[in-house]
Amino acid sequence: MALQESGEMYLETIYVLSQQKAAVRSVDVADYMNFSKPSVSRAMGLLRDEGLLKKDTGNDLKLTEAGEILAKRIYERHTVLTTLFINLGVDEETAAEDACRIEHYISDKTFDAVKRHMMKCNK
Amino acid sequence: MALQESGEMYLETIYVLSQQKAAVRSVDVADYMNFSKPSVSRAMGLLRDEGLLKKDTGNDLKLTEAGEILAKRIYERHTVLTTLFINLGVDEETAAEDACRIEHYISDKTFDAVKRHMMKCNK
DNA sequence: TATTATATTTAGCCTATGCTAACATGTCAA
DNA sequence: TTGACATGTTAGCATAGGCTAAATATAATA
Repeated sequence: MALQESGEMYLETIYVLSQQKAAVRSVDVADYMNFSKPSVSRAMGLLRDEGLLKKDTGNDLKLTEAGEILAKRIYERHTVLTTLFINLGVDEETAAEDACRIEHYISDKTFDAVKRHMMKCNK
Repeated sequence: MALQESGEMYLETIYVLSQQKAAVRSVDVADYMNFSKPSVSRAMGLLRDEGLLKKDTGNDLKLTEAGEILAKRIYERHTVLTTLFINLGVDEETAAEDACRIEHYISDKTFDAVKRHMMKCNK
């Protein structure tokens, strides 16, 4: 079944953390998201079941190719929407918070339209 | 506690239907939202508990003042966001679908910025 | 190596919010 | 007035996704 906001947030977090440190562990995700370790543990199991997270390696969390594609997709929405809102005059913190929720609910079509619009304005 | 997406959708639906017909009943809401009658029945009880729906009158659903303020707030987000997306080149159906989800997640600050931007562009 | 500290998992609770099945209450027409 | 259809409610199930407490694993240090 399609990923919900929750799953997308976990993927995005693993992706972001993996760009900051060599190895990402469950506890890092828990700290970053302010969730309990059991919540993260279960979520990681679900992502594994969905084939978005690798099963093998010790305890390090590694996205599969499919997982990384999805994570990047969400993360792009995050950065583009944040920039958009800042361009509209919203303060950085609010812009990021809104982007972080909306990124899960905007369709491809609408997101593409938003991106095109931003390109045009930045020419 | 703050209203979730679900509660906001019920309020908005009651508001929209009340502009189309004299009396709105649970079954009208169920038909409109494609939800079962028990789901609507329970949701109406919760809205009443929250003071957003009047308790008295027979079976007609009437928003309280607080409920109407919230409903209008969401509905405005719906219409403004839909128009925004259409202006960006998104087809009407997709624009409305996206607006219908995003309306629950956009902050006041960001929504106001979006509105200001649209005013400017329509001058 | 043995002990302690850190990570992870298991078990099970809770809330929100959809559902069906079954029951209750109208309301209206024969 | 009564039977039938519409409407509403009660009871209880399911899923998603947080949580704590407690048990395991794993790692690091005395």
